[in-house]
Amino acid sequence: MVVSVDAFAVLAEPTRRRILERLCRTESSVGDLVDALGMSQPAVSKHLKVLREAGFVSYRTAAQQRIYRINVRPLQAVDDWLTPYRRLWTEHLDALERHLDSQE
Amino acid sequence: MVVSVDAFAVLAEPTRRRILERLCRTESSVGDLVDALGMSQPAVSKHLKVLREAGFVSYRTAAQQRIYRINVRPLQAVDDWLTPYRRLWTEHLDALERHLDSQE
DNA sequence: TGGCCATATTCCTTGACAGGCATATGCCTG
DNA sequence: CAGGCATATGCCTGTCAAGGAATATGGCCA
Repeated sequence: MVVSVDAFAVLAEPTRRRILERLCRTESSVGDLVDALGMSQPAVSKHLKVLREAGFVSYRTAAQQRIYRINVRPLQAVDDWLTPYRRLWTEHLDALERHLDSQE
Repeated sequence: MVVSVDAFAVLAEPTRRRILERLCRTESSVGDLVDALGMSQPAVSKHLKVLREAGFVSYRTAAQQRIYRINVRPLQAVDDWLTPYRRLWTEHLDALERHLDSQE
């Protein structure tokens, strides 16, 4: 799993996010995704390759099919990236709560 | 504030993330950012424009300077986007905890 | 093994975007 | 109001990624 690929660049592609949204709910073969996305099979395979190399998905083989599933690691990385920013709104919220408390 | 611009596409650019990381800690003028990033002033201004139009930053005017500050809304949107995925690891964690509990 | 099915890869074209340089705009001060 | 400082915009070029069509790979079954 190549980790050097930038998670945000991978997520910048709407189609790839749609793939993740689907795989979040259920595993899917490539054909399933092609049907769900209404896109050509090569296009889907190429997006899956990008997702794979960034660690977002992996697959198991079932006969001639490849069943793709989602991986959490890169998504956790995004979650971690948000950490320093979250205080921006939680602190604002705290300040607001204090303000409201002082009003009653 | 144009909200149609895709937050992930904006964050896909490493330089823009660096700008946000800095603005998370402190407001900065364009000149401050140019110094901090070691990049040409036009390049920085262009990134700021993208960030502005996506709602990530706004500015106030101080004499000839524009003091940029971070906005939380688009970051909250990313945080929200993660919501359905977070259960993937929290549930795994819960399952692990249950397993460990059953072992003792 | 030959042919078929599911998926991957290659080639090609097109469009978007980043950065540098030059230049325009806007605002302040003497 | 002239000159200068801070920032924005336009133009140009190189890079890169997405999608389509054609084709290659690899596993399954008769």
